This record gives sequence, C-alpha cells and structure tokens, in this order.
Amino acid sequence: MSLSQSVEDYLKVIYQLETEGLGATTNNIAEMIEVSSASVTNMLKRLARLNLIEHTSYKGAKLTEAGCKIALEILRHHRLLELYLKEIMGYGWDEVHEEAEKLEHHISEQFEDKIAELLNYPTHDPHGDPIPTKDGIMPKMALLPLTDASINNQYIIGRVRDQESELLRYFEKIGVIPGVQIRIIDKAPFNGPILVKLEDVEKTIGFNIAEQVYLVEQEIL
Amino acid sequence: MSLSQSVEDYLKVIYQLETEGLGATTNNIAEMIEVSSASVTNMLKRLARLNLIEHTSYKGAKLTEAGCKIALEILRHHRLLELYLKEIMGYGWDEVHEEAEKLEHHISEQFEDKIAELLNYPTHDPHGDPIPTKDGIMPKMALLPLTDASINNQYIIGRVRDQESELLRYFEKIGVIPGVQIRIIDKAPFNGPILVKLEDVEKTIGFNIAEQVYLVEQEIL
DNA sequence: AGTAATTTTTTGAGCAAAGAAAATTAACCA
DNA sequence: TGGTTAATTTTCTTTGCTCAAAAAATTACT
Repeated sequence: MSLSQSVEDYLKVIYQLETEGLGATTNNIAEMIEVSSASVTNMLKRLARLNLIEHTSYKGAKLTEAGCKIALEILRHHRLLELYLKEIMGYGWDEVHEEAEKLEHHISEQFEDKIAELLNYPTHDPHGDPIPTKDGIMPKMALLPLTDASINNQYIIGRVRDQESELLRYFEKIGVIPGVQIRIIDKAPFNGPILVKLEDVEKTIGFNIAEQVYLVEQEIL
Repeated sequence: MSLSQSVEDYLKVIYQLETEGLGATTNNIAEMIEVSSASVTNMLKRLARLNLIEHTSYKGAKLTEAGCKIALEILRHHRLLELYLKEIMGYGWDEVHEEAEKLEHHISEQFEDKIAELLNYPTHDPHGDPIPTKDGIMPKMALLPLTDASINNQYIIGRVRDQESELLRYFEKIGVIPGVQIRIIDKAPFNGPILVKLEDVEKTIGFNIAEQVYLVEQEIL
C-alpha cells in the first residue's frame, strides 16, 4: 500500500493549494509540480481511482479523508526533517527545504518517531510552519500578514514562507526569523516599504517580501 | 547526470558479487535484487550503453571505472548511514540495514559530509564493513573466516555479515559483535559447531552461522 | 443575452524506465 | 549428441511524463 513519490507529491501540493485557498486546479498543480497540465489531468484520474481525491472535470481536485491523511503525513515528515536538519545536522534554514523535499518520501515510521523524540516533540519547523501531529491533525495558528499589521503594535514573527533560499538568507541577515519580536513603526502608502523595529534596530522591509512574513499578536502578560 | 535508484541498486549488487568472487551473472543479480532474469538482461544492456559496465552476452557483467565509482559512493552512503542510525539515532544494529537501504539513494553530498563529520570520519560500519572513502577507495581488510580460525588462537571479531535481522539479534545476544575478543577453544569435525570464548564466557556457534563471522588476527604488542 | 475570443482542461498518441511471462537460443556437461 | 541450465528475445504491463489537438468553460464585446 506504499505510494509512489509522485503520488505523494501531488497530494502534498493539492493540500497546500487547498489550504492557501487557491483551489487545486489542474494548472495550479501543474505549475507547482512543474509538469504539463496533461500530466496533471492524468494523475488526478489515478488519484481519484485510488480514492485519494474527488475530481470533477474542469473543476479541480479535493482531497478525501484518506488523501488528506497522507498529505499531512508527508508534511509532517517534511517539517520534522527541516527542523532536524537545522538543529541536529547543522544545516542553515535556507538549506533545509531542498534536502527535506527528497527525504520526506523515504524515511520510515521509525525514523520519523526517532527524530520527533530527539527534537523533543516539536510543534513548529524552522520557518514557523506547524508540524502536523502523528494522527494527522494540523495545528491551526492565527497569523497576521505583516502587510496587514497595525502601526505601533508589538508582534512576534510567527512564520516566514519558505520559498527561495536566497530570500531566506536575506531575511536571516536582517533578523526576520520566527520568534523574534517586531514592532511596526510605519508603513509607506501604496504598498510601499514597511519600517519596523527588530531587536531595537530599525529596518525597512519591501512590500513584496513582507508578504512572506506572518505575525502573531504579542500577548500582554 | 543523476541516476535512478534502480541503476544504483544494480551497480551496488554487481560490485558486491564481483568482490565476493561470485561473478555478476544475470541470475545472480536477479536473485539479489529479486527481479526476473529477463529484467536483468534488459538492465545490463542499459548499463553497458551508459558505460557503467562491460557486458558480454552469457558471460555476465564487469563494472567499469565509472560504474565502480558509483557503486562505492552508494556503499559509502549505506555504511555511513548504518553507523549514523546506530550511533546517533539509537537504532539497533539489526535495524539499520533496511533503513539505510532506502536512504542511501536520496541523501545529498552535503548530508553525506555532515554525517561523516558528526561520526568523526569513521572507517567501519556497525557490522565491521569498511566505509569507502569519498574519493572512491575501499579500504582493504585482511579477514579470516571464523570457520578457518585456528584452535587456541586469540582474535578480534572484525566483521559480521549483515544478512537477516533475526541472525544479527542472535549474534548480539551471544556477544558476537565486531571489536570483541574471541578465542577458539575447539572445532567439532565435519563442519560441526565451534566452541569459543567471548569475554571469558564459553559459547558454541553453529557452523553455518559461523560462516558469517570474520576475524582479525590479534596483534601482540 | 448572444456570439466571439480566450483560457483551461481534457484527449489521444507516443516515449522511456522498469518490470514480468513465455518462448527461444546459447553454453556446458556427461 | 542430447539435455539441462543460464541467458536472451519477444511481447506486454504499469508509471509517469510530453506534445498537439479537441472540447469545455470563462470572459469580453457588443
């Protein structure tokens, strides 16, 4: 009952598109996985036949219970691996994604358990993304896009989207890292740069890259 | 220029058959990889086309320089992983083979380097097999089959073939582990059991399983 | 709303990797 | 000189992918 790497990748991408509200359409999936849309149509049929998705022609895919379970398992592998690579193997947070992307399909249940244990049952990966639990539950987190944050408020950086390594290296350099305190000083109009204070140092963050950053409200104790 | 898992597996098996002196014939390979001999013939053609082996019909395969290099790289991955799983991840030596078998094809150069570093550049895996160097050299070791050892001589266990987990668990239980001192007390005739002393305790080892154990001469200092 | 243009999705034909089953051929051996 | 074993050919299957063309859905324009 073991699934191919390809199948797992499709499920993962469909899950991500669904939860980002983009809709798991043929073209969206094709773009993410970097295959032709013909290939996607093909695969969607197979996945439907395997009862991993529901596919209505021209309308896109929806994960079934079973499909979702698998997607979350892969995502758990991925995020555990990312954290593991960073914490135990000494990878930089810009390097972990690529390696995890390959390994996530090939580690055993036992390996998964061992790294969870070694990391003391962590809840978030190095980019602030929540790690699904073993029984397939994705912890929900209330996050605010940095671009929507209010001036003069104090926040904590909750999540930095793990897109390109390049960008992650830049974020690290200027101190935009999950867990760090951030105060919004000013936001230039017309989607202009955002002036913030990170560890008491003022920094300007361009609007487009700010869209990759999400905050949590600072709890006042 | 990345090769498929399958190709890598074939090369590894051919290497092993060659060095065990068994000859990398179609059927031998088929048996090891557990595929039909038709499939092997097919693959041997492909490997020959890729200049990874020389294949003479009805005579079997021989690795080329290039093929050997790759086989050793995979073997390096495998053995590093085995040791890593045991030492850092807390696997038992009977569990490491299976997991390494899958991961060896999917770790990056960087990962390989990191685990080598974490393990302090080890030379042998948990079963006593030498780890090929990064530049593709397999350290040679002079080993004596336990079945050929001389009575009353003192040796050190050098290598235990990593076949079935079952057997490894048994070996571990009776103390047959690489690095342990062993003295041959008596050998029953007609390939009978061998009486040995392990850590000052006498044990009997059946002939067939003794064939899986190799010794190094005890250096007298 | 009705048609045209455009975009998205699906079909269909085809290719390469990896394998299997059955039939055939080569090697070896007594 | 057969007969057995080992290896190869032939034919076929499954995955996963591509390209080009057809079909469906959407949007845009009167």
